[in-house]
Amino acid sequence: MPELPEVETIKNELSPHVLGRKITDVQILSRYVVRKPEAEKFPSRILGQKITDVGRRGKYLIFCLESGEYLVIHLKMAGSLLLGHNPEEAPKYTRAVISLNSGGKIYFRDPRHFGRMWLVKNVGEALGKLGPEPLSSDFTPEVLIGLLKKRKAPIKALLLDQNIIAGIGNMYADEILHDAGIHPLRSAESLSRDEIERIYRAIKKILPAAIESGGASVRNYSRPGGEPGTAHFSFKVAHGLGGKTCPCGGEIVRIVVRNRGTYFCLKCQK
DNA sequence: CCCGGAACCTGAAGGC
DNA sequence: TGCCTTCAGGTTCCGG
Repeated sequence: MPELPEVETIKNELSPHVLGRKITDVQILSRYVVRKPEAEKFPSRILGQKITDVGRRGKYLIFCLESGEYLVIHLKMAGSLLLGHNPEEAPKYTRAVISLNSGGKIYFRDPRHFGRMWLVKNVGEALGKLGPEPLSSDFTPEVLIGLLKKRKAPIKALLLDQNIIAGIGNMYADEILHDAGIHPLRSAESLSRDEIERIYRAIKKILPAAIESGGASVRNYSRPGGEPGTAHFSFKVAHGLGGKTCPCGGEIVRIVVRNRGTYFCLKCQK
């Protein structure tokens, strides 16, 4: 479920509960979630470690441990991290439980078994290749123009490609293209400089606004405390949540781009 | 290297 | 109510 704004929200709301805490217990309920090292070795290597910092890169959540190693988590489509205190209260589909010396627990819940955890010395071992952070000051219109240069693929597909830009997913790609007034099937090389700059401004507007709202709670996403985010109330097109009519009066339709449901307005996205 | 499609796994929702 | 189909916020692998 989580895209950049949701992962950022999880980072923000988890931080005060985990910073400076020690990990006192780790339960792996589904060995499938552990990517590195082997599931049997994983718990002993983080047991007793203090969490010194929490970060995010793209859609990855990164816990810095005092040993200098990193606990990296990717929630993929359906994962969530929930805070709790009672060991008997592990939510359904909990795949791992991390207990802290504060008495708090982090439940890694993931119905679809897509989410993953790594314990690594360098974050690169878990992250692979990622494009720039769209909210960093290094990400300029010129950078975006360079990334899209001579690319024939539909702009929607490229916005979803983590090698090009890190953190944008299906919902926000639709919202960004709607805000910029660009049709999702336009090939990147057909876009004018002005159109790419509109996409750039939309990225810098939509993502921070969604973080302000605590992310979008479509389907079963919720924040660590269990309360929903409200970013989806601002959606104009994504996920069909904006209603059937665009604010411009045009009809919102659904097509499939790269196997992903894609919503856009027939009238204002050219 | 670039592009498109299938695969991974399982639940929820909608149609009949 | 129950069965069947479709869809789901992500990534990775494979073939052209």
